[in-house]
Amino acid sequence: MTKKRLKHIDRQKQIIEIAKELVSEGGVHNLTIRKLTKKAGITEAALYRHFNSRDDVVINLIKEVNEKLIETIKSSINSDGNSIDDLEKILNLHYSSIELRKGLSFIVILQASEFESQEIRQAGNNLVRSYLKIIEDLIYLGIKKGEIDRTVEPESASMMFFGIVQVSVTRWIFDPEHHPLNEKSKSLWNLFRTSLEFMDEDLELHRVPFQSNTNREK
Amino acid sequence: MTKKRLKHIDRQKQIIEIAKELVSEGGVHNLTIRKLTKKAGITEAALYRHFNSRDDVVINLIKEVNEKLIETIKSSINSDGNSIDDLEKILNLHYSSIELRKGLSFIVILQASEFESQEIRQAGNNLVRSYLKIIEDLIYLGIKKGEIDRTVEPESASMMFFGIVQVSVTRWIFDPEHHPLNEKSKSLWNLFRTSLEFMDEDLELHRVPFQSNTNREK
Amino acid sequence: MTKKRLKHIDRQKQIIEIAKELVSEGGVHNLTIRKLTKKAGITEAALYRHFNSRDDVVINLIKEVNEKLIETIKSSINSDGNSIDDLEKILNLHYSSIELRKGLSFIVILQASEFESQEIRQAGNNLVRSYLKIIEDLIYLGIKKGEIDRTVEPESASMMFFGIVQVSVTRWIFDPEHHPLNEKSKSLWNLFRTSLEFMDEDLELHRVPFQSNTNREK
Amino acid sequence: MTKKRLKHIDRQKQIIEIAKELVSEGGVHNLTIRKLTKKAGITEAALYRHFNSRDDVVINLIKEVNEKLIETIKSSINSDGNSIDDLEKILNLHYSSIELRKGLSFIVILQASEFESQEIRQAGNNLVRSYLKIIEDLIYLGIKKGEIDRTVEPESASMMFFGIVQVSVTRWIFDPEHHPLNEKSKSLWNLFRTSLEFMDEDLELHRVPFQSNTNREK
DNA sequence: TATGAATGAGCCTTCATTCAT
DNA sequence: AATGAATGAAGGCTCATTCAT
Repeated sequence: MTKKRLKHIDRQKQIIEIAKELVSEGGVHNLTIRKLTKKAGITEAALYRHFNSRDDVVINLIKEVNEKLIETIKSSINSDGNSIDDLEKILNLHYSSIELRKGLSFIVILQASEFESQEIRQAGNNLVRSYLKIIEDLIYLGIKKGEIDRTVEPESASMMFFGIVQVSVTRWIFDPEHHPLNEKSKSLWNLFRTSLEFMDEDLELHRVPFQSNTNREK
Repeated sequence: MTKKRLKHIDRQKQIIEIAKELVSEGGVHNLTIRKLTKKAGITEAALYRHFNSRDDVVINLIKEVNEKLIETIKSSINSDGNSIDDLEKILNLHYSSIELRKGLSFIVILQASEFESQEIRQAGNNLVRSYLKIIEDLIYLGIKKGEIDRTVEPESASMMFFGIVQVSVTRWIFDPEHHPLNEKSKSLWNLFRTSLEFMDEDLELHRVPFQSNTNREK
Repeated sequence: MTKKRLKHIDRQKQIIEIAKELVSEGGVHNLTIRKLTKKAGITEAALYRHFNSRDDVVINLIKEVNEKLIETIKSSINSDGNSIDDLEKILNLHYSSIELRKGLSFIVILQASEFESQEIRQAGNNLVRSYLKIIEDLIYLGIKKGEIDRTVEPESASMMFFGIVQVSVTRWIFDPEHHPLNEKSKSLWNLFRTSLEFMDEDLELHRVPFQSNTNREK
Repeated sequence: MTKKRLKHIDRQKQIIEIAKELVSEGGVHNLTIRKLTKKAGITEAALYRHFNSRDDVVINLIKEVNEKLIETIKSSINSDGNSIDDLEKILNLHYSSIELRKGLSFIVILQASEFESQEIRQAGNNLVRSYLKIIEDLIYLGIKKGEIDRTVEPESASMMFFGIVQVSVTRWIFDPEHHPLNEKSKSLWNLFRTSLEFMDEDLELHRVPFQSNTNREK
């Protein structure tokens, strides 16, 4: 019961962590100063030593989610492997039970921020863009390596990938029984994969890169 | 100056209509009794003659959006035409400047309801499901008519379609410059279309990877 | 102990009355919603049914003080009497023990508003101006009637009159022993009176109007 | 980047200087510890090494204003010159664009302190009294030197002088267009000057109305 | 000596809802 | 069918001040 006296940076981290929980539990407007400080074991006034305003907390939360997301994704990418396999890895990462159980998908935080202040939406926009950029780069690389059909436009494909994540999370939010990690989601992924791989023209040229795929050629 | 004395049913409709505007403007938590009744020209207390609670308003709003959506979609489907063309029509309908400018995309209302009460989420779930059902049926029909590849799973494809709508609206919300009706969105549609159409020509070449799929080849 | 359910207009009056007391007691920043509503026996939320904001209360307070002031002054002016006597009456009215004991001199409320919002200062400005206007008109009339020297500029004289009131109140506020109604204040008034009456040139012309003065010409 | 480590006495001076600015900008309740220390570049806690409390700052501020005021006035008085000219000099000093533009008229600080603690009001009272004393002495001297009518009571005249300053500042605060240094203010001064000078010439003519006055004519 | 962290009381305002009329 | 007055809880935020380090 002793009041912990944390250092600025640690308190900030703690607050962001609690903020994440609150948003996960009930959206951005469940993130109130009262609840936040109560959970953190400090007074409301103390919060303002570490953040300028509630908006400041939200913005930093989004930034943190952004950083963690990028970091996690990048570390899970195998630059020597197949880019389509990497995409699948990323998708599974979003669907990982740990993340989803906590409800802290970046999608959740993103959607919850839609109607907040201009500054918060700006942070949200950055999150969307940096995420799309990573996926886009990966697809571009896949095309270069001949793993993805060269008629595929990376920007469209990355948006579709984002859409897959988003729709999965949305379904799951409105119906918790509909967990993304079941078979149906697998076939959603297969549909996407197909749209990347297959394209009929210049078949001769594409055949070779496909050799790297598993379970093919006999 | 005379206060219009509307009939119960008309007042309800009027209130739902205003509720739609408010949610479009600033999400579900912009829907307050105060604003609602002020816009409707009635007292706050009067609202409770027509709805049991604020939640009741939101639920009825979602239901109404649901009905209107289904209705609009169904009336725009040409049962004699190509099912893929129908899907494109539906997509353009979502992107129509009228709808988007008002921000009343069903996606907006849906996402805005994610963290409301259980009952509201139930209504949201119904909206998601009935929408997916329509798209699913359309795809199923397309397969039957041979317009869509028979290896496509209607459930996955409908979710992907939903995802396309959702990601487009999300991007647009966070960056209003990124309007869904520009070229990039077109190519998003083309990517999806490809994943539906292609597959069956050159069957001999493509068959192998799909061996893992169920219910095929015989 | 029964909760009184007052009508809008009565509640407004009551609130303004309490606001007056609070400002008198401790300046404008003693006027808090908490104290106001506690004294009025209503909840803080209830206050907002009758006024839009705290500023709204202050502005209406100043307006009310303004009206009452003008009204009181006008009713104490004897249009048939000597204008200088009228001015003295007005001064004594400001100094009346009833007003001062309560500390609700308009000067007090005025000074207390100096550093509030632009809108409040606007109301304060109106108060200053309407007060000066009355005094000015009275002096102008006095000149017309030959009771005040015609070289006197009404605008300057009215400001000086205001200054007399203000300095008296200020002294009294900082030192309650220095009540305006003692001999020294009388001689302050005489000094002012002198500056209005006496002017040496054209004595022949001024002598006649002075006949109306008491204790003169034998 | 190195924090300046001022000596106790210098830090105090600096703080009082900043306090003056803050009060000028927005009255006494714009003088907060936060703003004060931020401007001074020290922590809030550090302030309490130099002053016991916020009130202590305010009291010392008033004292400082007092000292500076007396000092400035005294240095601008020409003991060989005409005392009425000296008064005019003092008035113009108060109206000097530098002082007014900064809003640091002693009147402003005085009025802003009206509703503070007893101790602060005490300091305010001292300020009022020492100011009045100076003016009073000057007028007394003027009478002795025959420059001011001997029927003028120094105490009343000094209060009226104070009133002139006060009303000018008040008008200017509520309406910044009404700057004290325009023609109208000049005529305010002339009115005051008249009330000091005139009276003794044409004594024979004026004597009658003054019969009612005490201690005259012998 | 000086800081960084925290406090507790208070600020104005908005919320959904109730109830007597 | 509707009003007008009121409620209690909660919202974000600022204040002067204290105290362990």
